[in-house]
Amino acid sequence: MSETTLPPVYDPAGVEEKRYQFWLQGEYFKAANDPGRIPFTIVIPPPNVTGSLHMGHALNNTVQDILIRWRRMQGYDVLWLPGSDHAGIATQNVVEKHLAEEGIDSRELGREKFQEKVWEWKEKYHSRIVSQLYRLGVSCDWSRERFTMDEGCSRAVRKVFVDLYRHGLIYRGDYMINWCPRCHTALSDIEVEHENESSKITHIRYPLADGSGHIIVATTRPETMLGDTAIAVNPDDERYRDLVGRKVILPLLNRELPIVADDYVDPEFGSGAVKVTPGHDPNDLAIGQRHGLEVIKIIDEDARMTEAAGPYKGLDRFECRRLVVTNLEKLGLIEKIEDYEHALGRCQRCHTIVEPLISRQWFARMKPLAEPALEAVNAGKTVFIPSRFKRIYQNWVENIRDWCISRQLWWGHRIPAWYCSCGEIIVDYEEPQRCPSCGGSSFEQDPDVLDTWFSSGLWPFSTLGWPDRTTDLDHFFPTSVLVTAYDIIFFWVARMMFMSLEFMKEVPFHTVYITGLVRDAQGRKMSKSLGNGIDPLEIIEEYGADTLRFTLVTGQAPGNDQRFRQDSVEAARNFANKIWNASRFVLMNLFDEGESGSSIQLFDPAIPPEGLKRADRWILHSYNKTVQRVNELLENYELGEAARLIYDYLWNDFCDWYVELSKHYLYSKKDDREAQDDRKLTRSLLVYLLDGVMRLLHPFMPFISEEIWQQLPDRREEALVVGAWPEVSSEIYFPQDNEEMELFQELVRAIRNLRSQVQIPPGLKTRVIVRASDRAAACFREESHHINRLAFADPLVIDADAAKPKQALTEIIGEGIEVYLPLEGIVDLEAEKARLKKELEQLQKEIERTEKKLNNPHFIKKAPPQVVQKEKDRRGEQKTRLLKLQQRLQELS
RNA sequence: GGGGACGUGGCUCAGGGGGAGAGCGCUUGACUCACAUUCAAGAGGUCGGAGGUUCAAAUCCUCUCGUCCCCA
Repeated sequence: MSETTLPPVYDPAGVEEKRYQFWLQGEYFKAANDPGRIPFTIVIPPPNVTGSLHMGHALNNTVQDILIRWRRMQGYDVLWLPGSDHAGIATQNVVEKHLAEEGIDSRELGREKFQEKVWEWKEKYHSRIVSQLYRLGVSCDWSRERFTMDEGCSRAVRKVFVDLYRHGLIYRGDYMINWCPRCHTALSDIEVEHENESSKITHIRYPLADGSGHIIVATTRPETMLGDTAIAVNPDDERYRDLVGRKVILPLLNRELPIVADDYVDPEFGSGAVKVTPGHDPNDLAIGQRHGLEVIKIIDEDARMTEAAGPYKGLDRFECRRLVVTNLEKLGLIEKIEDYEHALGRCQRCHTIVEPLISRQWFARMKPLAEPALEAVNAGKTVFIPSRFKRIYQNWVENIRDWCISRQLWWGHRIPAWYCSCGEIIVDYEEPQRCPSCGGSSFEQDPDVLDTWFSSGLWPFSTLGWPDRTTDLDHFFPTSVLVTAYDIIFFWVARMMFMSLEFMKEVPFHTVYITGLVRDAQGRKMSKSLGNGIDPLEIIEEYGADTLRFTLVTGQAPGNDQRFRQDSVEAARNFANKIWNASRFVLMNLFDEGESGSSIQLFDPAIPPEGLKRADRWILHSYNKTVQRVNELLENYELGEAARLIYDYLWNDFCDWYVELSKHYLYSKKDDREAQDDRKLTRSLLVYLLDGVMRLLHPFMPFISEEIWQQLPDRREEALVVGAWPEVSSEIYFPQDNEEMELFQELVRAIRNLRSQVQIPPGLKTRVIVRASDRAAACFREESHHINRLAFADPLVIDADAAKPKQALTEIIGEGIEVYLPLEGIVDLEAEKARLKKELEQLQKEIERTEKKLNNPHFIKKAPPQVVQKEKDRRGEQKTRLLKLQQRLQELS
């Protein structure tokens, strides 16, 4: 045994920082852009520069890094392009809040100064995010890092805006939009979150103008009555047929309103009559347009009542609501007020109740952009994983409405539109010199900026250099995979599809891998307000990045949410420690006293050497199978399954069995030629297997695998990160040995089981008798030294005709092999009989089932022959076992 | 109103047309020279319920109950 410097407990902190620097210095993450190699490209979903990474980012980036590292090792020309997003509203909000804490009012600061503050913020948080990504171990090409507001991306944004405008796909006009009175900006439809909330519904009487009665309408927003311009009823509603065309008096303001008939009105709902406020409700606006109704704006951008609200002018909308209800009550016009639950729109960023109002904004026309995006997915040019998200995407794209893209913010891409004093609007890439209409040169640029998602939509190609035709764009676009969570399909995935198909004439990515959300241990969404978020950095500091990565990737199935639990983290930590110690074992046992690295013979699976033992062939076979399955799983994006498989192979097959078996040779006291050869071969295999499994593990747990791999002797590559990915070798395919080893394992387990039933202390050797057929007996004899070691069976009698002791515990294993643990005087014969009887009963039930199947002529006729054969084999084995069990029971009585 | 997901041992979850898997927890024994962040042995489930398709259903289909999500 040789000295080793590895401590017995893995310490990630000492390894991770060092290894990441090593990778950076080696420039292993840098994309080659080699036209001769197949590219594999991922552009990172750019984290917002608002704050720090959360568990969702950790999962998202772990998944990407696994794919990237795997493909890199496979020899693809890999590019993982990192970057961050300016996140318009979110960042502006955070910085405003931050400034407010320092007593600074952003509005007073002014646009220029405020922007400087945001850039400062951006620098600070950007570097924080990057350092967090380093900690996670992501292998991005940092030399190509981008930011949505850098010079190139900004140029791309202007180009897209201008070109879409010139194609008539962007227009400006007065339409009803969602307005956040707190953020003071327009929002797109999807930036409004609808949640059911308990509220009140107020039934109000509107007197008929001729004094002949009244009509009742129900509303959740009584204050909007001040902007009513009609009452609407369903044209088929008998109750109101006579009233259509007549007038009511609007209470409080005493305006006359017409009663109109419109199909939109549901006669079943409420009284069957609705008040129509075209200025503050999209559905009412549609009714208003059909009937030529006036639009009155009664609520302004601060959510205060306007001049049009008469005496209510200047009140906040909710104060106004209370006052309106009070005043109506005084007039006796409230029919009733009931509890009511309905969906309320709130600003995604600040949760303020959104106010629908008509405003002059810029819009992108969606239908012409959406159609190709739908076709591309229908045609399978972009595939969703899991596939059910295809439907979700289609459903949304099919029902899409025009997109309000202007925001009344200071942080973002300024809209490239200039207004001449003559009234001309000039939309151009750069500030115009001269007005084409009046020849003047005095312009005001539109003060608004674009929706953040406008620039995000260009991300897959703007980051590669577009609108310039760069070699990166040529080589790496379209990208291979996009990894993102399902909550962002509409915001981002769909828009990238639109933009890419319009400007690149290609899909932006071939595959969209959808992850679920990382929730807390109780299954709740992690959120700031709940305070239940877990900081990935804390987990990394306590347990290491590899542990966090393994926890996240094994905890997820594509598209499904996962709970983040301490248990799982500890299990992953234990696995890392297991890997560490298995490696320690190998490294500590590589050399005899005074030997050095050169004495290790490298194992080449293409030419398996002489002298391989059954166990060697078995572990090689198992390794080979693992490689094959892992490759299949990764190809199918089943990352969690692949990780679990590596875990099982490494822990169960390699550690629990092969390492234990190898000790026989490594610790052998003998030192003759044969023992030396065995030792050498075992060592070369241990190194080969450890090398192989470190390669498989690398995408999942890059730090520990690189660290261990670097300590292996005779490495042929300079780093595991750029090492070759394992391939299946047909030369180490040993199904026969695999079967025999399984039988061997069954025997060892059976002996251990018998021992533990009578609590024989481990280490105490006992006599064991095995009655087995010639073939099995031969196999067991060859492995007897292992059986002896692993099951403390000594002496071990293996014979087809061995005498059956009466005073013994019995186990019947596969192929009718009888295992006896003779224990003169200790065995409770009655208890042993009872145990065997129970086993017999179970076996009889199983036989019944097998028989039933085999006696079914349909089964014989229709089931595939190998299934029928399998069933027949099963019956054969069961019958043999039955016979042996019955015999044994008879002997005992 | 439309769409979707989930329901598998005590807990958390994989899997998925031919005899149910893991981790944790539990029981028993062991500080054995890589690892007690370990090792060995074990208990524990008619895979939500009802129909159907099939030679064969936990797996596919329909209905149903329960939990959750998205869209309107």
